[in-house]
Amino acid sequence: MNVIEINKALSNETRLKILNWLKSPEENFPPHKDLGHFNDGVCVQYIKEKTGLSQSTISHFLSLMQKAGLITPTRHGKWTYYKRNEQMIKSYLQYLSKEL
Amino acid sequence: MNVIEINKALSNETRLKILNWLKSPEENFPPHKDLGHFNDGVCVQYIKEKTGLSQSTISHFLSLMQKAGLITPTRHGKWTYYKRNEQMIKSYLQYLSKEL
DNA sequence: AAAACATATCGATAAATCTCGATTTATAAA
DNA sequence: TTTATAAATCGAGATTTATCGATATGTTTT
Repeated sequence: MNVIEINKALSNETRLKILNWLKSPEENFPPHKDLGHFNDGVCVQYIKEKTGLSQSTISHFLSLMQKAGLITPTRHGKWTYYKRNEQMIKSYLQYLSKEL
Repeated sequence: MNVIEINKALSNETRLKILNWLKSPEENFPPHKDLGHFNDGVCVQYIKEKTGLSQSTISHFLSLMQKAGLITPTRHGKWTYYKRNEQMIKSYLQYLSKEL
């Protein structure tokens, strides 16, 4: 776990929002047409639409968050779904509580 | 409390270290010649020496951390002492634990 | 009042981040 | 096998951050 990398990932309004939206996808995104669930998270397209930023920017943001370990991608056909990595988030919070 | 501002302040190795050193000044810094205690924290000079960075950079870093609310300055004569703002740090951790 | 010292601010350059549109890659549909 | 769609990567300009030396400000000592 790289705390600085995580803090950087969390130093942006949009990325914080994305992480928050992913806590309850059913409340924040329309249902996926192919899958009937959010088990693997939400596709890039929906996240892009909700933020209003460009596809490349969102892809980049998700990549940053993934490298920091905050989210995990799963590929289903041509879609990539991203979901929160609760284990990493928990470890991060525990670390901060101790070390900060 | 501005979470993004705080996260930015915590996105740098040196600044994280400073915040950590300030948890136990007696273990990390020499005693102040004028005061016999660390009640108001540590002077800029000592922090500068411990990091090896320039005076202006350290002053700038401390200013960033202060604006984020993480530390508090106290002036004693020509020295400025900085100490942790435990209340803000606690609020920040509580916020993260809930909202992240 | 002048000199010395600690800190803050200014100005500048290099590096990193933000954001976009264009292109490429991977997969699915026709 | 061509076409369409989703996502990733590339290249670039604008903005922000890192870092320094020089200068300014405030305080103390001489």
